[in-house]
Amino acid sequence: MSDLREKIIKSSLQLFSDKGFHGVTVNDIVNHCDTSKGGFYHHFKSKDELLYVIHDTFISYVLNEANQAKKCYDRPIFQLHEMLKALVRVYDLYNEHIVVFNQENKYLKENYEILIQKKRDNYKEILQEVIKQGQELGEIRNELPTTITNMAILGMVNWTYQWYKKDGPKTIDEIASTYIDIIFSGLLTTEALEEYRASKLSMTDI
Amino acid sequence: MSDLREKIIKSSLQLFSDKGFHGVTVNDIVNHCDTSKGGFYHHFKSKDELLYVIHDTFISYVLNEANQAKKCYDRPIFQLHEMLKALVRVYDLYNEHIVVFNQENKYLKENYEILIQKKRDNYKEILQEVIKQGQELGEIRNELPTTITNMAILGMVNWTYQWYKKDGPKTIDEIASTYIDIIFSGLLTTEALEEYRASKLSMTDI
DNA sequence: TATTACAGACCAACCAGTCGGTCTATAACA
DNA sequence: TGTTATAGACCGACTGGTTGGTCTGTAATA
Repeated sequence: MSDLREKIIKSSLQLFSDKGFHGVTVNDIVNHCDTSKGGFYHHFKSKDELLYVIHDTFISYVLNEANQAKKCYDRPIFQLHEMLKALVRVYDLYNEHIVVFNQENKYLKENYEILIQKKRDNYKEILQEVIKQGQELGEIRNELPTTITNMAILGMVNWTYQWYKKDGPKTIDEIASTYIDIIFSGLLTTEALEEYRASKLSMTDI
Repeated sequence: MSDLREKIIKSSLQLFSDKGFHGVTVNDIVNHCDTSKGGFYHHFKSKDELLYVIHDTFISYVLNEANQAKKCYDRPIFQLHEMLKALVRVYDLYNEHIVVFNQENKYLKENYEILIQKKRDNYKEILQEVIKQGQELGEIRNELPTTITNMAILGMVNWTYQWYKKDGPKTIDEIASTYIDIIFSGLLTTEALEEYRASKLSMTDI
């Protein structure tokens, strides 16, 4: 991939995550990374395509991580642990992508929106399946409705984009550890919780 | 208050929550509620002011609810219970306000942004104080960092705007009940949790 | 020479906001 | 009661600035 293309993406990420997609003009972007309209439109069909590329980069990465987590562990409880760990850790890699992903998805043009929505749903399904299996195996409390639980977890984690700062007082590992603690204490059956706390994967070792 | 003013707010809520602030023109709004540019600008200084009014209506309401909850109960655990119940229930009253509030706050103009941020922070402080007091009284586990816990709860609840539909398969009370279950199981000390479960305010009675 | 990579002047559409004007209602007055 | 004065509510054509995108030209590269 070209050098300029990456520069444009990097600049736009910085600008979009700060002022929002509509708060940034194409001219703002090309000025910021010291190129021109010509340079921009040589690499991107439109401003909308750029927004799509940002979305896709992020969701594809996360989706891949989720699939890895499912493959590498066999018990739902550990799959969930791994997925959460991965999802929160992404914040140190893709902080700006995430802000744009959560803030500007409404402005994706029809075709692009469908593509992203598909992957988004795919991720949700994976998580949902893990929870359902956890319930079937008696690791996660059956009283909890699966879909609501699913969205509760996603909400807690995704909301991080609203307040997390890389140079802030809380490290991302500390945050991940707290989320996992709350979620596991909140979801697991007493037996599974005891087992989990006794296991190597206890809170201090995320 | 004038009739038209309310009609404009109602229309804009519908349109904004669907297509986003920048996806809706002032002409879209006045066409939707069958008025004119003149009518619009007679009631609002600018499109930005309209956005502010929507934000303020919602946050002021929620802030008031939170203060009520603090006043009406003396123990943190019950204050928290009441705050969560209230916050989730708002979804049936202010669904569209909430979508706009969470999606478009980046586009508030400087002055307005400061006013809203102040109330937003105020709400966070109230919740944070409840959690801290809960920890001091031994009702909430001390291992949990207060601020992260605070944001975890807010995230779980606020994320509801991303998926809740009034005519969907889940009622708002069911959702509130599940959130409270997860959060209380996740946060409370074993003693407090037992006490809570034994009390009238058990899950089935939210 | 042909192709790719970029520059930057330019254009057409769009959109928030304006402004002169109308219509209705109520108050003041004769 | 009939007439006029005044204010507020609302209308809609118009404008001026902005912005995404195009197009022609040029430099580098192969």
